[in-house]
Amino acid sequence: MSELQNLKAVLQNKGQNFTRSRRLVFEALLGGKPKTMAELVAELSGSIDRASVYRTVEIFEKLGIVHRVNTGWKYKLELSDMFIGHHHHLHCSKCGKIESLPANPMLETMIDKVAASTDFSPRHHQLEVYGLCSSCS
Amino acid sequence: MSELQNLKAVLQNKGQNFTRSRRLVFEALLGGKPKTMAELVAELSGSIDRASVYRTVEIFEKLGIVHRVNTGWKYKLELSDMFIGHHHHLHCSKCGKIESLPANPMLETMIDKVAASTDFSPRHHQLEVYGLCSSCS
DNA sequence: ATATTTGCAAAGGCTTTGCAACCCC
DNA sequence: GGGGTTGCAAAGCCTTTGCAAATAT
Repeated sequence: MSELQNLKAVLQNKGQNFTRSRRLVFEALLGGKPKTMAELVAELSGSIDRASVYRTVEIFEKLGIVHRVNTGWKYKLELSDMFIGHHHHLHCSKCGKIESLPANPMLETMIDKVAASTDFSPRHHQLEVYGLCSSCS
Repeated sequence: MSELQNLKAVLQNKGQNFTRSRRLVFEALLGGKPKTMAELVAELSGSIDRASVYRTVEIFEKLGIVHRVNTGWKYKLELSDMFIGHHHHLHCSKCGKIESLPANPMLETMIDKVAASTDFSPRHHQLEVYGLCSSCS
């Protein structure tokens, strides 16, 4: 099933329409690195109004289609696990580059275990590693 | 050594003055849960100007005295490991409450190991777990 | 005494909102 | 056709900045 079909299914499942704007925002995030809101707005300017990008991202977050990656100061947007698989991030503190850190099954298990040992009911988690990339170190 | 002495030492070590405002911002963060910038500004209004709170937090972040906790949408401020020890957070997706998840040595080791298996030079990390707290689940 | 820090006020950015026009089902 | 969605423009926040007065060493 293509990602677009998947998006359409998720939207319709939740009673949301599959519109042109939503398709474009989704495509802008597909297959790329996490993007800031400003980047997204810039990339789509001419096609979609700034306000609609915000509104679309908001809906995508509520539906779990997109999530925010904490970059320390700001945040970036990225498609959720459903579309690009669970993973973590490596942030270069010098040049700001973000790389993917593929999820390690043992690590995931241990995070789940530690989280489950509390009186919380854990649902998901985010691990961000900060350091220097190979070019900067 | 009291926390204030520790703060003073860190500041002077980096050539920064130990001022009344900085002491007050530090005290506002001491022994509490992570706070938003707005909470901090409100709590200190009357004593310190909004702009100075921002400037103080900025310096504290550069010196590693304070760091930001990603709460999904916004961020909160918290004293760094140096003052309150390394730990992670449990976020309740319903009521927004944040609880501490004490660092588990095995988990820390594994995170370090996974991070070190890349071409990054990891320095520190942040793990945020989202779910429902005992009152909300 | 001198360099740093602070308050004030204003500017700058980013995000949200109201409403009429438009689009999707 | 009718409810949901979008563009536009304006309002609302949050954060940063310039500069003179106050403060720390």
